[in-house]
Amino acid sequence: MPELPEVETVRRTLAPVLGARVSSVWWSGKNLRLGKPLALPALRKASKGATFEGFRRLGKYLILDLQDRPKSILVHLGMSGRFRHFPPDVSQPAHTHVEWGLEDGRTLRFTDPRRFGNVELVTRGRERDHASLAKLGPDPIDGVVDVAEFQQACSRTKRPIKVALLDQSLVAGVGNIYASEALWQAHIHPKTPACKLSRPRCDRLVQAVRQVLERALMHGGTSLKDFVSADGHAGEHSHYLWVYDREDEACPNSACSGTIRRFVQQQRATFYCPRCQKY
DNA sequence: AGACAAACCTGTCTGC
DNA sequence: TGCAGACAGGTTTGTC
Repeated sequence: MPELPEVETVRRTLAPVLGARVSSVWWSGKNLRLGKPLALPALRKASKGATFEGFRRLGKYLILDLQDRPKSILVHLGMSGRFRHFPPDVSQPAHTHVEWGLEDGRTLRFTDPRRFGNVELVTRGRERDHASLAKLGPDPIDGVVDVAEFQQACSRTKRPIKVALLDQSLVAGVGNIYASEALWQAHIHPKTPACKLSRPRCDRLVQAVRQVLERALMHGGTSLKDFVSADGHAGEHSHYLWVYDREDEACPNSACSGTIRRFVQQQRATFYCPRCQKY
């Protein structure tokens, strides 16, 4: 579900709990990602009595820093995860798995029906020691994606560019929706082997990735079903998607009379225009 | 290296 | 109305 724009939207809308102090930590007892239990005692030790000092994002991962504490909280929303703050006395939504009670009565909750998401601890300042964070490529919104490096990375793999984009090492934060969107904007066929991309096309793709993500962020992210920001608002970007979930519709490129097609790559749906996206 | 499938889960939609 | 089956924004792991 949540790709970079959605996670960044959550990060930004967490601002009202900056400086709030944690008074309690609760866990549903249900396993999260890959059936692993939450290390509740460690999470309690890390966060109880501490105040939230800052919220960061690395790719699709959210990092919650606590003042004067060596451990930070690492959150991934998986497909259906939500991370929200609530005013006092709002009862727990279904599928809440982790809840931080704040001293002022508010709560911070991680809710996830499918439990593909995760909450764990990372050592502050050594986040990149975490295997999942170590392999993340440059961030197209926070950082700069160097086109020469991007092309170099592409040249090392024959995988189709759509598949390569989903691997978080090329660039961080692109998921299934925005991979299709960016390739459409760059006029690149999703099956093009990554190693065949010329420098100008890499240039176009890097730009398209950044623009697609920024545009989605501007709309508060895409809500197909589950996604809401940390203050509970759905994103508006689904109304602005060009190709994702638009099979059989006309290509939105006004200079093209093609029809959007859908096929499956790596068990994921890909949408593209066979007329204006070339190998 | 990469294609492919399965695993972790529940909710929702479709077709019969 | 009910039920079975397909499918969903992500990541990891294993096989061939």
